[in-house]
Amino acid sequence: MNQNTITSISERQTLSDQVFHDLKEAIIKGDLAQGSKITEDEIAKQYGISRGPLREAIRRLEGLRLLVRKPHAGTRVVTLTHSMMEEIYTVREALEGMSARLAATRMSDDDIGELHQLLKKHESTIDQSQGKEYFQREGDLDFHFRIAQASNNQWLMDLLSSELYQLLRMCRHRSSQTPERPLRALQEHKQITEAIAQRDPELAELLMRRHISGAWKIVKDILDNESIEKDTQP
Amino acid sequence: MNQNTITSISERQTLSDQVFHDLKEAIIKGDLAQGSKITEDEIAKQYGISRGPLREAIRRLEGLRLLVRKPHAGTRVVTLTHSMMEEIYTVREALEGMSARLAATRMSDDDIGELHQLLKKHESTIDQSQGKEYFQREGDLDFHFRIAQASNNQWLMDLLSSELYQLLRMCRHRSSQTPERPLRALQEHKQITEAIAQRDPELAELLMRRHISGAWKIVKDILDNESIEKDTQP
DNA sequence: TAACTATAAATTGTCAACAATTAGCTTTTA
DNA sequence: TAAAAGCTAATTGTTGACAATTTATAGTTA
Repeated sequence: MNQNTITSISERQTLSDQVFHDLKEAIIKGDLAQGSKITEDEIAKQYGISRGPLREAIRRLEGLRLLVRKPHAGTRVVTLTHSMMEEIYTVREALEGMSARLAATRMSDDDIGELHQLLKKHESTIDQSQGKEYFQREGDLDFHFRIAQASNNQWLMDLLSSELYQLLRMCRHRSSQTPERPLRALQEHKQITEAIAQRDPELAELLMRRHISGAWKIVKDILDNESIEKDTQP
Repeated sequence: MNQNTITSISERQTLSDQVFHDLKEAIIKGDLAQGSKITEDEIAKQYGISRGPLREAIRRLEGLRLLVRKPHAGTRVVTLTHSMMEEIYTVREALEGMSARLAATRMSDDDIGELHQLLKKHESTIDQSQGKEYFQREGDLDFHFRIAQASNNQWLMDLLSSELYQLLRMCRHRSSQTPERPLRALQEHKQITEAIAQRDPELAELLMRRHISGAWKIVKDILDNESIEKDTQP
């Protein structure tokens, strides 16, 4: 977690920008645990900067809902509760549904071609790395990111990629823990891509929404089981 | 809705919070013109504070997309372009559609009763104050705000009330400029309320989305006409 | 022992001075 | 005249010290 990890390229426009990006990654990767306190002095020393720029970064992360601040009391890393995850998936369903709808009209033929190629790559990845959940997760987000881009709506893209997706990445519980899931997801991705290729906005939106609400049901089950384990084990 | 009501009393938790709320109102009300530059020294003196807390407030407003910053160059009030408004209405359609869908299931009977009362009040307001667009606008937002609340989804509420609605309030162009519009809108509000009262999520979402995309078409026409006037007149 | 108060320590909030960068202006040169 | 280079002024970025508030601790009392 030292400042010398992969932080490196951190566009060094300003210290505030740097520490903003670095902290963001640290939170998403879990280097800063959920619910843990952000002690300004401590973090500032860690990054070798003063508290001024750090506080500005904190305020921006607060805006992204990655940090929660209580005036005078302190700032903590957000805790992803069960109900919060449900809320996020609900918002995501609405936004990505719209995203897919727009993509069906606006995505270029070339980009649709690339989408097909991406799916092929995913297919072979699933065959090989049965257990490597990480790549599957990133691949999944990659697919969704491209559709968000194709919506050609800056707001949609921003909300999804710089807010919701980050929070999803924070949630370590992979929906791919069940071995059938990746294949199922791939099938659904194919269907969505097909609807876009056929320029059918209604269908694209319908399938995307079904895809996401389905994903939530899986995640929800996993979370439920975990909380039961936690209640009975310790 | 706490932070958006009577900001005047600026909850004086911290200076940063105060100036955040005050600046937000100033931007929304147009006291700070769109595209105008935020000179830190100037604003700081104006509020009688130092630049530290001000800069924190600026970063938060940046997160709300009310300010746009260029490193080392300065910060400006966002300019609501035609295409940006279209993007906002698109996002709004997705989020409010979902909001209405959830409200149909989750809104309490009491709250539905209050919603009916609100509509009655609007009806009488329309009869009386034919021209007073301001109240009609606020009444419209009030209706939408209540449905967002009924969704019982903190994320939806936040995104809508503390981001999108603020930007809509910045857009001075009232869709009620055409005299038929307020009545039409009221009718649509009644239909949506009815769908919620009948606990019909599908219909509630459908009607809400239609309502918002219809509103955008009106606004769009107004904006188009204005830009034509601007091109030919000066 | 439990609860309450008061004090001390730790942490956040604020400030004013200083450093770094950019934008605009003047001057120089082809 | 036009373009380029260098300088000046204005603005943003950063810092460390100081003030205000909260939390933890210890001591007192019922």
